[in-house]
Parts: sequence; C-alpha cells; structure tokens
Amino acid sequence: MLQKKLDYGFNGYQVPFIPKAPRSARKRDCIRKKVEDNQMRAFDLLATVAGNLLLEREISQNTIVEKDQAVNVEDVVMEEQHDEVNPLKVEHCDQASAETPSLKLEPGLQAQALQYDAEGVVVPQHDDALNPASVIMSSDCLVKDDANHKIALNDDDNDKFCNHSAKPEQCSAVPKESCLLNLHECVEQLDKGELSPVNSNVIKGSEDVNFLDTKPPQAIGSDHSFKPILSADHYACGSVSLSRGNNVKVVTRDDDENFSGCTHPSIMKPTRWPAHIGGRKIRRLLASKYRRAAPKMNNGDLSDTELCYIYCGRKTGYKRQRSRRIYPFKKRKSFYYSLLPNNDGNIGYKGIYSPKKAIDSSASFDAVEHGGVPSVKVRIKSFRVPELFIEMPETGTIGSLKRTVMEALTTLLRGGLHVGVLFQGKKIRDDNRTLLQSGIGRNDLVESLSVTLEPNAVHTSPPISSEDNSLVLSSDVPEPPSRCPDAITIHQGTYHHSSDRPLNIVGHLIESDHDSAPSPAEISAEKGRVDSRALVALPEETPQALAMIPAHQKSKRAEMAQRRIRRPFSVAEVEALVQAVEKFGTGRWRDVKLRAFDNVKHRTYVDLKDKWKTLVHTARISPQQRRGKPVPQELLDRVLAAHAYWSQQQTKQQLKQPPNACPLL
DNA sequence: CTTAGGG
DNA sequence: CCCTAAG
Repeated sequence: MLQKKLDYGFNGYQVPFIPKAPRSARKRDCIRKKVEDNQMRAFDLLATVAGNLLLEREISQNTIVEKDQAVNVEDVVMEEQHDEVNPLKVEHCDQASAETPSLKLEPGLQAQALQYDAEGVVVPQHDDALNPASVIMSSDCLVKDDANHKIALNDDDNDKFCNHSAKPEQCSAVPKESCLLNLHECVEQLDKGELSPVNSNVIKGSEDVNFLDTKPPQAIGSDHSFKPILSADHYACGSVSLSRGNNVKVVTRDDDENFSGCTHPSIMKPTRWPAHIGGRKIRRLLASKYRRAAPKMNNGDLSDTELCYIYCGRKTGYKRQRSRRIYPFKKRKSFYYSLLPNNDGNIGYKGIYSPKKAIDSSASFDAVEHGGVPSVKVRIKSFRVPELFIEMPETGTIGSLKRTVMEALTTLLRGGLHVGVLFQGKKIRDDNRTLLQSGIGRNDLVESLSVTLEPNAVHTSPPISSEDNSLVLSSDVPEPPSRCPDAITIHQGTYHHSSDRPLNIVGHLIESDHDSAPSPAEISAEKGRVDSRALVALPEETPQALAMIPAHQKSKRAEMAQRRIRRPFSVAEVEALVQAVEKFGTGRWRDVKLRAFDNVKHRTYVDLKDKWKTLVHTARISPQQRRGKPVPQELLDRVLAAHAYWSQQQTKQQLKQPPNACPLL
C-alpha cells in the first residue's frame, strides 16, 4: 500500500505512470478485454493517468493516505508526530457562494514556471517541449487547520499554502499553485490512434524532429477554463484519521457501496475501497454524479477568459446504473454531461503550438521543404484543462474532493475527441482536400490554422497512421463537425466559437466488473484498436441533439440500429387492420398480426397497435386536421365503431373481474 | 414475448 | 416509431 514518495514539482508533474506492482494476469486480461471491447475509451486513459496521480498524490508530502480512502476533512486527526497538525477544516474561498464551499481548480499552463509575454502567451522557462501534453491545475481551495492556517488540499502544495492568512476575502489572493498532470501518455495514446485522431506531434512528410527545437514552446493565455460545479453529496460520509507520519491509521466509513446512502450515514457499513480502484471508482461515480449536469453561468469576458462551466445539480439521482453495458442504448438519454462552452462554443482547451520560429509566436504550423515535397509541420504541445468549479459540501472528504476533480476531468475528456480543422476561421470539412489546396502551409497564413478537438462519441476515430500524410490536418476522420458544433479549439490565442450552445459532454459509466482500474501503463501497453465507433447521424435541425453525446459509446454502434424507416400504412393495410381488430378486438395484437399481417414482417404487433391508436385518433379529429394520405371515412367509421365496441367489452370485463375487489373504492 | 401506454 | 414497464 505504501508507495514511494514522489517528488512533485510545481512546474511539472512528471510522474504520470508510477511503476506499479504487476497485476494479476486476470486483471490484465480484463483490461485488455475492455480495451478491445472499446470499453476503455479515449480519456479513460486520462482518467487513469490522472487517477493515478491523484492517488499518488495522496501519499505525498509525508501524508500517506490509503488510496482512495475517503477522508472526512472534519475528522482528520493527526497523530502525534513531531510536526503535529491540528485537525483540518476546509475553508472555501469561493467568493461566489458562502454556503457552497467549492474548490476552484484553475488550469494554468505551468503557471509557476511560465512567463507571459505581451500577448498573454505563456512562455515556458525551460524546455518542456518534450512534454507533449500537460494539464495544469491550480487550486486555491484551502484546508484550514485549527490555527487558521491554510493548508492546501493539494498535498504537494502544503508548503506554499501553509501559514497563509485565513481570511476568506484574501483567498482569492492566494497564489494559485499548480499541479501538473502530465498527460504525456494520453497523448501517446493519441499518437497511436488509440484515443482519438489527435496527434500531439504531427510531422507531415518528415521525420525531422527539428521542430522540437530549443525554442520554448508557446503557450496560450492562462485563464481559459471551465468550471464544473459538482455535487459531492455522495461523499459526505466516511472519515479517516490520518497521520502525517509515514503510515496511516485509517478509520474509514467508506461509501463505496453506499453513495446513495450518504443521506443515511447510519446505515453505512464500514467497507473499504480497494486500493487501486481510482479510475474505476471515478467512472462508477460519474454515472450518478453527473447525471444531471447543466450549464452554469460564467463570469468575466468570455471571449477573453474562455470560461466554461460544468456543474452538477446538488440533488442528483443516486440510482446506480449498474448495467449500463448491458443496456447499451436503452438509457442513452441519461448521462449527459453539460458543459457550457465559451462564446465560440469551444470548451476551454488550449493547444500549444510549438513554432519553429520563435519570433512568430503564433505560428503553429510550419511549411518546410522536405525531399522536395513541401511539408507542413504541426505540433500541438499540450492541451489545457479548463477551469473547474467544484461544489461540494463541507463534510466532503479530501478524497472525495480529489475524486470529484478527477471526475470533472474525465467527464470533460471522456467522450473522446476528434479533430476538426479550421483555417482562416472556416472549418475545413473536406478531408480529402490537401493542405496545399486549402492554403495551409503558406507561412503567412499559418496563424490562420487551428485545430479543434471536438467531442467524439459519435463517430469512428480511425487511428492515425504515421504514413498518413494528412494526419491531423486533414485526417480521414469521418467529418462530423456538423453534429459537433461545439468544439475544443486549439489555436494560438484565439478560439473559434462555433456555437454558443452548451456543450454536453457525456461521461459514460464503465461498469466495474474487474477489480482494478487499469493502470496507464497497462493501457498504454494495449496496442489494440480502441475505437471503432459507428457513426450515427444526428439531424442537424435538432440543436440539442447536436450538443448531446451519448454516454455510452456502444450505444452508438451497430446495435443502435437507426430508427426504422417510416412506412405509412396504405389504405389496404388499414382496411386489413380494421377488419382484424373488428374480429379480435383491441387487446389481441398478436392475433391481429398473425391474421392480417403475418407475412408483413415490418409490421409488428406493436406497430399495429400504434396504428390503431392513431387511427382512432384520426377518426376523432376533424378531417381538416388529418394529415397524410386520407383514410376513407368508411374505414374511420369502422375504426370508431370497433374501438367503441371493444372498449365497452373491456370495461365489461373489468367490471366483471373484480367484483369483490375493494368495494370501498 | 405481449400488452399497454407514454413519448 | 420508439421505449418500457408489466405481466
């Protein structure tokens, strides 16, 4: 259980994959199967990565907490150690709401290490260029001890946060320390095409890695973020006493199986999470926690700050959806994550291009000559995680807080992404067009190119092959932008708003039928194709649908047989139906089917029942109100007659059947 | 699988 | 037509 202590610097969370003891072959197989089954979706990997980080972080800074233990911050009691610490209390420094303690996570691009140039572009101080993707979050949510000393919830940041004044009004002034979640491996997955057709490094027609030159990569403005407000009611229970020593005494009321029971803590059983269930737990929690997500207001200049919010109602349904995999598309209306995009409809992800020419800070693409063939180099260094707003009760635990953060991240990213290309503000939808034809590659227009990451839960994202010259820029990804008006735009300093509708990112529930969350290493070891999503067209005229991404990818697959084509009943069919119903009545649709439509396989008895329903309705309304092919009035009269007759029969039956049933009623 | 109803 | 609870 004890992990080696990790050295997390502010400027780089460079330990995405902690070497872990090999798991059992069975679990590995489980994981592999998951991957092969497309259960492990794109940013499950992220979840795992970050989950690992999250967990690992729990044991950092001399505070060893058993993984994933819920820590009731109210109950944290430090054991007698040299550096004794008083019980901790959470202090929320969210100025927005007094009764809603919140943890505000603000992504920053290596906020500590980077400087901002005149245009607000972050300029890394040292070469992080080889760190293709990183996400930085900072937290100004503090834990306060009895001495009113703020202690960062962020274990790593204790040093920075301790001894700050505890005055809430000063909280905002607290330096926003950052932790860096290295998403390197996620990007590697991307590169392998296992996640989404996004390459962190795209080198077109060249293996030249010169573009990873020593010039500091360009980063983008710092304030782009979204804020998920997440209810954390689930976590309101459970406590643990931890020591600041090297071991932990954990007294936990775990709510693993009792999330819905948190309102009844008394019935909670002392259980304990497996030590390694971080990612999976997150996924499980997602189901119940994010069911009702809705956009939340943001503040400030959107176009400037690119704030996005996501929040989850405090009172969410806690019904566990255990068998989402079993009912892949039965519940697809559920589990929509809502995320209010920026003005441009793009959630606040930022990509950083590493220009070859440092002077041209906005240049993200380079046109170079390679072997006589002009090529364009593209490098997307990293993506930003937008600002998160997390709302949770004071009784929430540290662990729950961390998990909530993790969930927010995974929620945001889970759906997977696909790449869109914007050039000079216009979306290039023709994947077959060459860069040359599109005008991409001209140095003077390089700035006009941006890449969007768009929620990707509705289409296949073929892995990117290294031979594919188009790669990100004109990948052969099925082009669903029309269905994904909201996109994560990666562009130098500019977002391209494609919609101001809320972006709904859907988390899906991965049923945890295996014991452990796969470790990133295990995942990365999986070379199998992860993504084979079927394309499901969504009508463009349904804006809601456009923004909706179903939770479960599988639901979008072949099984999700598209709605049957509409086949209006012909007059002959209606007549046959009427005749059959006259004979069998309105409760024997199977017989009707067998009698009148036995050879018409596309007419099910449900269809016949439905048709009868509409026939009755049609017969009752005025002819002017009727639509479609007119049904002879004679038939409609028969419909009414038959309906009246059989309704009468039905009521008679009901009157006869329960003669002694509750006469009082 | 069928029914019955709501969507 | 779809989706589903019930039976």
